[in-house]
Amino acid sequence: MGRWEPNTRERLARAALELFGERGYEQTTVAEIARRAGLTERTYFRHYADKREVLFGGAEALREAFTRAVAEAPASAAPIDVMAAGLVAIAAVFPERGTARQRHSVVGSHPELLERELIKRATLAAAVTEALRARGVPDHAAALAAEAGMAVFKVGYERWIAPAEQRELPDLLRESLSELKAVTAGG
Amino acid sequence: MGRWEPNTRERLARAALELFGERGYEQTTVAEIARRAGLTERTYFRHYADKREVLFGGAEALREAFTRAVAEAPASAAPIDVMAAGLVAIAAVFPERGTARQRHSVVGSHPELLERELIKRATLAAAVTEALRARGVPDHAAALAAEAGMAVFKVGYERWIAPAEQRELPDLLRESLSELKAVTAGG
DNA sequence: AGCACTGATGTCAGGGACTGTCATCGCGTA
DNA sequence: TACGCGATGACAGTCCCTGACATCAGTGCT
Repeated sequence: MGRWEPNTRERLARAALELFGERGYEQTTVAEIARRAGLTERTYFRHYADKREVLFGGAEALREAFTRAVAEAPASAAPIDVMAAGLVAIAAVFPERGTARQRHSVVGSHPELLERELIKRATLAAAVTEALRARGVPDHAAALAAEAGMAVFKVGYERWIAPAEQRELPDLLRESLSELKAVTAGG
Repeated sequence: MGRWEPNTRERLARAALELFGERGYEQTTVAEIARRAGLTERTYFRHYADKREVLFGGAEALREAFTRAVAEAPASAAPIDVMAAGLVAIAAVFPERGTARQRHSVVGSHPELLERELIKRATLAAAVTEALRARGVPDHAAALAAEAGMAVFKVGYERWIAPAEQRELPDLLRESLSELKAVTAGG
């Protein structure tokens, strides 16, 4: 192997992130992304299902880290603590804060990209629900714990990439979790 | 007014729901939807921003009912109980169960439609967060309560439209809420 | 060497979503 | 009557995305 430049997918992803940042998502065509990566539009669509997917290549690793942490948590742990373990495990596979901020800025700039982000999160929630069920957690409790975990993740993650924030992601996730507990105990 | 048939938007929505149910979302073109409603494709896009939006016309009424209930809840109520009031208020603006099942079946049949459903829910969550903040709930607590409320809504709603289910939506929402409380108190 | 085979890419044609622009037409109003 | 307004139609065009076929370097077999 090696007739063409290697790392085709990564080159496309980098080109896309650059162009989306330079001119915006709508003002960038798939043909331009492919050209910057030294490829053709047709080849782009052989690596990514659509124009948005190029920004979401890491979702699979995220799912794997989360569900593995859930599966490996001690059998005695309560569902919400299993969630906590999964959240901390997620933090390990994230890029550095600057990259996360750049990507988050692009994704937040266009509703189509937000939609994709949301369905990735929902897919993750479904996988976590399944992992919890596999531990014996009842159906509805598993679903609610997973959704609540996504809420904690969202809040903690957004705090992590906020401009002035200094603390690290695991700490912020733990803090958001205890805030959720306080809120839901309030009634 | 009255030079053309009235209720253009509703005719388009009905035609779309029919066609999506008959042949599926992908196998239906916007031109076909417009033709069944006695209009042209160009006119469709003057009433709905894209092919998916025609299924989500009720989102605005939902947001209004929810945020009004939140705003009108007694000042002494805890955030999570305010959420409960909002959830019950939502139930009032829903169509009958059969229609909801039909629409849910179409939306669930294609990822693009699921994406749109998710961003509508996220928009609703943001509006509820804002309504809670307006009541004096701290930022993060408001966001977490809103997200948790969406989780409760999702679980309760899906239970409501499940094939064998007999109970009514408000009861199922209340039940899901108490289950969430039980889960988050478990750690 | 000669050969077929494989796999990633290029090329081309085309459908369908969506937009900009201008024309049309019935109605209200001066 | 003349004029403007507002919803719609007609038409051209861009871009997203797909199917079909050709190309071409490497691999293994003979």
